[in-house]
Amino acid sequence: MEALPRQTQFLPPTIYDIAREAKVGIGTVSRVFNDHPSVSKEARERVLRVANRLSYRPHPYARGLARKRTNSIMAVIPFFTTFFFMEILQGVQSKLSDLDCDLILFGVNHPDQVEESLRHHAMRSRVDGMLFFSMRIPDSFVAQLLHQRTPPVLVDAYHKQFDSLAVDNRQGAYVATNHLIASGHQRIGMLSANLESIPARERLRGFRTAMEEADLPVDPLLIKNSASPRLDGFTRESGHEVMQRFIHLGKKMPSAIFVSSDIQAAGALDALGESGLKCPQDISIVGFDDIELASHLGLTTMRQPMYEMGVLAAEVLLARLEDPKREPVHTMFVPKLVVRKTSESLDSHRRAACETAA
Amino acid sequence: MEALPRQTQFLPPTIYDIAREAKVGIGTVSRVFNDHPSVSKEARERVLRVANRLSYRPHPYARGLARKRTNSIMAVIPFFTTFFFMEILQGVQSKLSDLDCDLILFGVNHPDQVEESLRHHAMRSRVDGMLFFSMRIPDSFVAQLLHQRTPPVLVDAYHKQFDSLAVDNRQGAYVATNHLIASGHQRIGMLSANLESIPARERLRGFRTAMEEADLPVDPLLIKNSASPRLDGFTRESGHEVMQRFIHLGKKMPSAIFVSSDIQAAGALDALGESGLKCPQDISIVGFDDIELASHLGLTTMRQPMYEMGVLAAEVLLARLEDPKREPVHTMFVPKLVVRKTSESLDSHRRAACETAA
DNA sequence: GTTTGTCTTGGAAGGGCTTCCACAAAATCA
DNA sequence: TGATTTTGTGGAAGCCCTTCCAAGACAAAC
Repeated sequence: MEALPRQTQFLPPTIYDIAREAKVGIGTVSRVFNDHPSVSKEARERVLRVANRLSYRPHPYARGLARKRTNSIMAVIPFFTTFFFMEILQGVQSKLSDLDCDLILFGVNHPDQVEESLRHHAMRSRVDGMLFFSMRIPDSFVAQLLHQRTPPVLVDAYHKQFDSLAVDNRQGAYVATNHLIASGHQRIGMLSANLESIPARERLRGFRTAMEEADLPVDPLLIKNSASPRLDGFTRESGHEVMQRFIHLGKKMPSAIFVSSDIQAAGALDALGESGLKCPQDISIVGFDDIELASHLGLTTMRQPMYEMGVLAAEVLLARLEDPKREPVHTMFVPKLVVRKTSESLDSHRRAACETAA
Repeated sequence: MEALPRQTQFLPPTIYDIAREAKVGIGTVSRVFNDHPSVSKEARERVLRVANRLSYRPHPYARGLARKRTNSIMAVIPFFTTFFFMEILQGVQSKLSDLDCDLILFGVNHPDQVEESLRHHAMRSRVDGMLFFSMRIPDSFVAQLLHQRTPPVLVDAYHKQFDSLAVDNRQGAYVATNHLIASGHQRIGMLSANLESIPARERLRGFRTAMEEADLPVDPLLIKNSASPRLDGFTRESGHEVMQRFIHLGKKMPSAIFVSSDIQAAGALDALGESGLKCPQDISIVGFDDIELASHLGLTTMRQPMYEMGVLAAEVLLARLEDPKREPVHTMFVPKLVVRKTSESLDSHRRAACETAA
């Protein structure tokens, strides 16, 4: 009979509706939607036609339940920062969406919330895998993460037991410094963040290596770092403050400075402006990160391949899901030099003056 | 007997495991986890104790399937922009997470993908509701959106049939312009984006109203707009180009300009710098949006309450889910003036000069 | 003509939860 | 005390899929 409407409210068709209309069994419908080979051409077409007419789509949750996977992954991201993550996320999402996989966003403002996210989502196959951004994984979670079937991938962080992606800070700093050397600078300083931070230390090491390889002196006076605990000194204020200390050097000021991050470089440029100094006329600056602001400031910097990192992060995670017991994979990206005006080559008389000073 | 381990691989406990261990029925366990009133204190405690010991958590997908709702909402967001959305998302996520609801991110780079997102997710209760960011809903989708049980909320956009949140562009422009007037400016110009864009038009209207109310002349020469189709002229390049046209006015240049967006204002400042003009000494600038760059540039601007918008967006969506047939709710936020150095008050002699010029 | 395969096919049995309904026990009332 | 309500409880049915197994259809091989 089926005379009554199924419901006042519209209800999406189920696999049974399709099977009935197409005069096949539910198994066949399911096979069609899972690209299973053994379905006859006629059956497949009939099913597809009906499914299309009723605009049927498999219910993702029912699927997840039956298949024991969810086709979605979670990104745990510290919200306080912006461009860097946004761009990585873009890469992640683009890859995931190719693979018909959902991206669940979990923003944390406080490390404690990481635990919450784990408990909340991962424990119970709400997601298949997780991406942790710029987050140090507390030891207490390591065991938990290893136990559950929801593998993590660390982005911009490292732990030897988990897949990770990061940028080669040392190499980046090396390239940045060499750029200044190649531009003819000899008295080169470094404005560093808090050396508690591993990236800060690595960048300093890269700087040192480049200087040593070029047989340039590494004057301790020309290496200044922030002691600020806030964001490990990766702030505009700290850049401003440290640059003022460089400015106090007066004539002993370096002719170029490698700054350990763009945001600090922004503060440094502020300080220069306040002192009436011009960049690059009076001093060259190279930053690190290539945040959005960098292009607006015309700041030469080391660009992290964020989008690509996002894509790869998704790929690594999916590969891990395929083969849960393979060895952790650690990938290093090498940042690329982006030359802008804060490091424009010195004109000859300036260079001469510079050499005299050195 | 139950001597064999359930599985080599660890399997999360189910409601049946809890029921068995706690010596109650599955119904009771379910009731405990859904805060159903009629459960005795003893039963509740017993269940909770066992659940805790086995670290049981209800399976979200099974729940979704049985309850016919997913406890997750999807945000469709144009990825090309950054700070604005990031901050709104933060508000959304904070609210959702209070309510134990997931945020699924769907980034689109092209309007066509909106359709994909609809087809893909919404049709089949993968999500309960959707948030569309800064996106004009094509008419062809309206019917579809109205039909399905997955209501949309428009953020930074408007359609009379759907809930929406937006910023009052006209009022914001009005406030911005009044700020310049109150600072003593009389020859005030406006640098506008492409007037095809509704926000651009609204901002122009707000400007006009403020000028008229202050009995200041609205000199057509001092209203210049971009004709660029790209992003409706809301670009740095367009700001640069239009500002050059202002600069060509020479002495007839206004003493202050309200620019219809921060990004254009950034371009405008570039142009000023290239011409050797200083801001605010030579001219005051007020932007609109308060993008991250604004604070770096010291740009006075109108700040959109992004985080708050995000929170409200989530609230509106959840309210709509509660009551699907209530009338659409449209909320207007009024942006707040953020005074920075590009509009610092003129010192007296400068103001005098200005009045002479007018 | 019988036997062995190879394709297809239908549908039962899950997957883990919520929601009912029926019923027992305890509390209230007459 | 018995009759009625209230409270708490167990578990079947259902949510919509996937996956498997048994079996039918047909072709090729004996």
